[in-house]
Amino acid sequence: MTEMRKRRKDARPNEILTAALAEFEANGFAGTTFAGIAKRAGIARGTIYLYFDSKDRIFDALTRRILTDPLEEMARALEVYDGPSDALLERFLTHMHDEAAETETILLLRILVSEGRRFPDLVRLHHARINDSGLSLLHRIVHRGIARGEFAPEIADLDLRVVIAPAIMALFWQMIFAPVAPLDRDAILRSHLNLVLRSLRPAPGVRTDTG
Amino acid sequence: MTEMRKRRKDARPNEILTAALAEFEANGFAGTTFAGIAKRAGIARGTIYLYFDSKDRIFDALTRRILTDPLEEMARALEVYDGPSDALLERFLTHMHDEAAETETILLLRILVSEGRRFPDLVRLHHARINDSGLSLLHRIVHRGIARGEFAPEIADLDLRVVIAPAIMALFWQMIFAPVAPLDRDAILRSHLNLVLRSLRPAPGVRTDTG
DNA sequence: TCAGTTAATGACAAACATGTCAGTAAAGCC
DNA sequence: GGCTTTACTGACATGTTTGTCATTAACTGA
Repeated sequence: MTEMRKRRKDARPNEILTAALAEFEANGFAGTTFAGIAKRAGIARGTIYLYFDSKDRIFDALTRRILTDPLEEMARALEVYDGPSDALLERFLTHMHDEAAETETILLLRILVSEGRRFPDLVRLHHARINDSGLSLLHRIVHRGIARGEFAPEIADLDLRVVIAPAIMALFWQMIFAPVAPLDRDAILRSHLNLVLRSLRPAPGVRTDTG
Repeated sequence: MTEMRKRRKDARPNEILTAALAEFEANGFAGTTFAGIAKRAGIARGTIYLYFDSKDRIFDALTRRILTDPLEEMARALEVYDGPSDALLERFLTHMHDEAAETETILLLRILVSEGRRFPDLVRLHHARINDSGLSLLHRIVHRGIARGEFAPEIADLDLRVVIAPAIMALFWQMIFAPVAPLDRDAILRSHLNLVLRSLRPAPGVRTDTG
């Protein structure tokens, strides 16, 4: 074995996390070993200990790296938007489906499902994120639509999780069945929009429209 | 240690599987050990090897045990049913939510998510089941509704997975967030029915009703 | 009741994972 | 170039899990 040692103090942690990500994905949390991560990262097993004390620490750092705040931009867009609410909702839901297709989103969810009980903080964090960015934004869109007479007032007390549910369903479907029967993303998105927009539209008789 | 050995050739396999189920649930697949299963089952570790060669075999037998065919009864009910389709759909979706709340369903899904890649046969099996019993039944209900003028014809080309999506969403929500924020099952079911039934109803102008 | 059968056990060897640390070599500095 | 620093390595000691098997004890039936 030729020794091709490299010193890369800055880059190492990220290289290790990237390798760990692949290993977690392949073997699950408990099934992942330091040896496996090291091999994939192309370094010695001992090197990992220079940067991370334990598997838990690696896991923690990894989930932090994946976290992003993708909806902020859309929240800002909402402030100045002036068009019809259904187009706005459509944009929101399309964004949700895009998110759901990201491999990192899928990995994170997979981890939440399989290891969540070992990491309650992580679960709490994500719950807060979903409520703060996702659902509250959707709430504003829906109520904007009701106020403008574009959505039926009766839907005000709908639990809005059912409105994004098809995107969640698509995410898990892909997560589980992708190798057997990959989803037609576009078809699902269209069905989703169709279902939801039909449902939210006000009954034709009762127009409170300002238009 | 008092030796309280029991001989129970017939009952053992099931006892082992039950213990394994609890261990898988607690520690995941890779995190589960023969020692853990044996301890929980109250037997010696060696005994397990009399019935199962490996962890994979245990897992396989376990998933087979969990499998049931819960929708057959409903399919039969559909044959003779003569009432309105929305009530029928409501019954179907309610059943889905009940299913989703079963701890065994949750465990099975958790396993599919975290270990599915290691067990492609299991994934295929479940995919077939979902299509055969779940979606095809829903398909029949929806088309019955369209034929009777109770549902809008436009929804015929909807991907029906979006119709059950809220139940799936509820399942995964519980799976991940139950400790942080348990779902109000009833509220979700009501929102689900509300969303879907509003959407499926035909536009009031275009009644094709036979009523 | 005793001999035969076999389910069940737990000690054992082998395989594997973890965390440590003395030593090695790559980079920085004069 | 030679000296210092330190990122990196891999062998070691320790602990855990696996699979085997000789032994044990619970049932069986004549």
